[in-house]
Amino acid sequence: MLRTHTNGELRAAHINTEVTLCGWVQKIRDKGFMAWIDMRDRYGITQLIFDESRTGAEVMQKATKLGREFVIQVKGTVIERESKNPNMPTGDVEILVSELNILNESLTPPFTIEDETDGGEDLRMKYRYLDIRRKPVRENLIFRSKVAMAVRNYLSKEGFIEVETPYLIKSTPEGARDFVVPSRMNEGQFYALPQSPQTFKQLLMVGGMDKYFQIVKCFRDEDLRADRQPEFTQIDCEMAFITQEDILNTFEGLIRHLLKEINKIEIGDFPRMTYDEAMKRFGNDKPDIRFGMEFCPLTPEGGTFEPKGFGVFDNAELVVAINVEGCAEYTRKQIDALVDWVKRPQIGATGLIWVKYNVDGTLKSSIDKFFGEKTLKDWAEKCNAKPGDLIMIMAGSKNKARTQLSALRMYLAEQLGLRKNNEFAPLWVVDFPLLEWDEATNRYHAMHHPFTSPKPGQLEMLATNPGEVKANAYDLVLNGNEIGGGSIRIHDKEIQAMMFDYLGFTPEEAKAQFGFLMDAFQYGAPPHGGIAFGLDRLVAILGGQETIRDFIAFPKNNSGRDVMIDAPAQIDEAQLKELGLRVEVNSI
RNA sequence: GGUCUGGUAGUUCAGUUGGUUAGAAUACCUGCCUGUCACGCAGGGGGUCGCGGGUUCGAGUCCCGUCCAGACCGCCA
Repeated sequence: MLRTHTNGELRAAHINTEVTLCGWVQKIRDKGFMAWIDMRDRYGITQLIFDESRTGAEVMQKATKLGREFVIQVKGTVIERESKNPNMPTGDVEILVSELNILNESLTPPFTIEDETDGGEDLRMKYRYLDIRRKPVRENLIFRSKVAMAVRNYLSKEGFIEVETPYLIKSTPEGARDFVVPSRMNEGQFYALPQSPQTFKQLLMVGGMDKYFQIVKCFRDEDLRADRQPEFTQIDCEMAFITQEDILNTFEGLIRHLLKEINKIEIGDFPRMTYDEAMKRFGNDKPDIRFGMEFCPLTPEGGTFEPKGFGVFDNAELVVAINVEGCAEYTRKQIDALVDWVKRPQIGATGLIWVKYNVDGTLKSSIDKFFGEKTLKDWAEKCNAKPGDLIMIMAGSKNKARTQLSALRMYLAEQLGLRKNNEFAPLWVVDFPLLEWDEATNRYHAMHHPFTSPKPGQLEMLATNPGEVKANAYDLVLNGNEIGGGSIRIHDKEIQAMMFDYLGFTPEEAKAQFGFLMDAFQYGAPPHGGIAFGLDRLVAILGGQETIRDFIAFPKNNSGRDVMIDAPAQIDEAQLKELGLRVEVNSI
């Protein structure tokens, strides 16, 4: 070993101990007669002291040649600091250095490697190995490791077996775009990287594995976001001989275990809400329930608005409001800013109606011309508004009004500081629709995936009213983020074939793409179901942060590039030839 | 595929209506400094203003194109 201790462990109790330490030079404070060096490793920072009167000339000389990020080994004595630093764990002691070895030199790093770096995102990604030396990034990776370990501990204790499934599989047109990998030995043919191990985990159930999990990379060739990477990690789980209730209980237990182990928070039974209820109350299938501002429909039940000459309301399928508590004193400027916000193309609202319930009990709205005080009062009551509150109203088609008001609700909550990152509000959303109409292809798509089982007794409705069929599908929502989703699967060949038929597959297509699964169903497939959690996002939320990138050691940028290794890249002619490929670049 | 924002010193940024030699902080280098820990003080070096074109007597600044980065919409079974 090149060291006897780490840079995070020496305390007053170690005074007078002879130690050997290794680490990186973080900072040199040279006073001429005396110099201090902050030496860093994964465990912390220890201060070294070089002193004219106590340090040999040769070592003193060598110390002055050090630069940032040099890797050094020092031997010396732990001594008590003359002036202590209460802000650091090792602040009571320092090392009086008797021997200094430079293990490696370093160029001046392109950004300062300190907790508060001066480096921009771009630069940090290019030199990610330097960024990882910084405490905030390092702590995030350690945090992720802790979460993954807690997941394994819990599932293992519950009797789950971790099984690895292949990464080189077959492309299917359903769902996200696949990353494809050409096969050299099978010229002209391609593997695809899995979007999830879905079919394999079902086959493991047929194989009798009973309780399976895997912390596994998944791949989707779609555009990125701040919280979306082309390769990401799932906690993928499946169980046989269970009901939906068993799955919800088991994995509610997992999240409760994580909150307890990692965040030291005890949470009782998770609330449950149907998809329909979530849409109605929050306009969203992943509502953040850390705060209120629930939707209040102003449209009479089952009817339309009584025409008052205000076209926006008269023609609306839905008029819906939220009550923003204590915001009646918002200025015209503040409200206009909100109106502009919802009018941005990303939200796409044509406008936003507001009603101020003033502290003195009077009501003032942007549509006073059309609606009298009595109507406004009636709305205020419907919204449970008190004097001092502000009511925001969106009107239009049911879907649009809900989506737009939901976006506003989240935006306002953010502005008002209601989305506290140390509060955790998990929620099960259940009874998702089985199918979803897709405008682009003009047909129904599986909302979850085509292996999802319809609710018992709703199979027949597929023929008559497919959009209304509910599935045994569920999402676990945490603080407004979908952190996991799953379903009870189909385990009957005939039903699975029927599903493919409804989804527009010909029997030949179904057989070509998923024949192996339906074949397997003929040999005693047990009833089964499962769930998958997005580990990256889960870790970020538990860690109280927005972006998942800092919980991934080597993330991709916005365009799916790894700027450090500069991937993807072209391959040479010989490789292409070997693969039987020819590249035509379409651009320009 | 689309909308928006940005690109100026190693780094983070400022740069007015188009006008003299493009600035600050920090980092880096040199010297000084008897307990520093955001050390301090003095001095110094450091610029293809992303790239290409245009307008103009004159462009970091205006226009067009393009590349890169970020946020979002579409997309993400």
